[in-house]
Amino acid sequence: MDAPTSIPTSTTRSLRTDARRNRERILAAARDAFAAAGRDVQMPDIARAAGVGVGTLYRHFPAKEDLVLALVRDKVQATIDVMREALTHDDPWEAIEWLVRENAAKMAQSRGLRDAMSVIDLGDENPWNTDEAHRHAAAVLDRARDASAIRDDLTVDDWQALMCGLSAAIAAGADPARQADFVLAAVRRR
Amino acid sequence: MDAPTSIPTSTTRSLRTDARRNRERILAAARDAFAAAGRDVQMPDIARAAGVGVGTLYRHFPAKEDLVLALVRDKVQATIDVMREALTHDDPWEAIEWLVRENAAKMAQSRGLRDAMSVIDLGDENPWNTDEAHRHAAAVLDRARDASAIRDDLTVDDWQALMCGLSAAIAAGADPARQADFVLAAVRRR
DNA sequence: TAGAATACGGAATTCCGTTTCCGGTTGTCA
DNA sequence: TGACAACCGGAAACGGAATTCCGTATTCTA
Repeated sequence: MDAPTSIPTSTTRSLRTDARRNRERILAAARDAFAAAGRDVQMPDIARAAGVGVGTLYRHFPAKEDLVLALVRDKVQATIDVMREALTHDDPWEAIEWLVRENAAKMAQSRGLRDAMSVIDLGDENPWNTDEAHRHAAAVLDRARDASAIRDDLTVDDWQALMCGLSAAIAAGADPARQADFVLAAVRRR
Repeated sequence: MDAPTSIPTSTTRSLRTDARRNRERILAAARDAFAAAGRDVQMPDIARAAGVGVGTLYRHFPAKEDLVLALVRDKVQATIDVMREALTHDDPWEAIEWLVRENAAKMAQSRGLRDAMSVIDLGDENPWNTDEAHRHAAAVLDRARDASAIRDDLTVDDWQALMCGLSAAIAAGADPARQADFVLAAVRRR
């Protein structure tokens, strides 16, 4: 458990090339598998899909939970990117609209994302409670609030809870576009 | 509960009194257990809490799924009762308000209800798709719609999806009252 | 290119919740 | 009250998914 040969970076201990490649493959296969079947996918199946043995899978991710976490982090990052893109819209309200609809559409596509959302335990430490995620949500929200586009008591926590609900409704089979409308109606300033 | 001795109904084959008692105990224990820990509770734990052996538990409910279903049916019934009570409110919008807040409060109490809601697979046959449940929801909604209190394109399916989302958000730790507000804002006529 | 370090595959094992089984108990009815 | 059926308890078998283990293969460094 330490530095044997050459100067490994504290965070990125240089992996052997095949190891790095396999890690990527596993992540990709897991992403697909989770998108299709949610948390229920089995480790051996993921390994097979990645063209890798279970042993290898477990060397990279000591427990299933670790793999899930890695994927959730990806999803969080993707969500952050969407928020960042929302900020490029000139109109603050349009940004919100686009953001909600985009999220709804993405949720409809990936069961993995929905499962990822359900990891949320507001107020607890969870992958969504990143400073970065919080900051971006605040940016979109603040701008809309300043423009009097949304109710002015809407917090980032409220937002996360709404996204969580949105995800659940969509998971239940509701029409994503329609649910997005409801969320928009809920946050819009009356 | 009812007539103990004799007169077995076609549906209710008369159980021996101890059997009936145990059945009730199991249901009660399961309700508590699910409320506290969701679907993850284990059958032996439920049996223990009910002061009963696993064998007995399984005689009454051949599989865990059957037990869950029995509880879900209870929840559906409870929800129907709430809707019925909502109808006693004179003002159609007040009825909706009360209904949403009441549901939110109930959901906050029981994680079991949340899991029950998540059984939903809209459009599929599920415990929530009862004629009775549908009819009651329609009654409350129609009345509010006729009074122009809610958006006039709101369907019973929409309503179920919203309740589902509400439940998820609350389960994630959101403030029930606040989430109820959002739902109300979403359905209210602008 | 040799040798050491690192990584690999996948059968075997562990783990754990569900379900079965059956000797013993209790309620019911004549 | 006695006889019988219905019911009970809980140890143990089962099933299936997660995880470990270790002999072999690949990569890296000199």
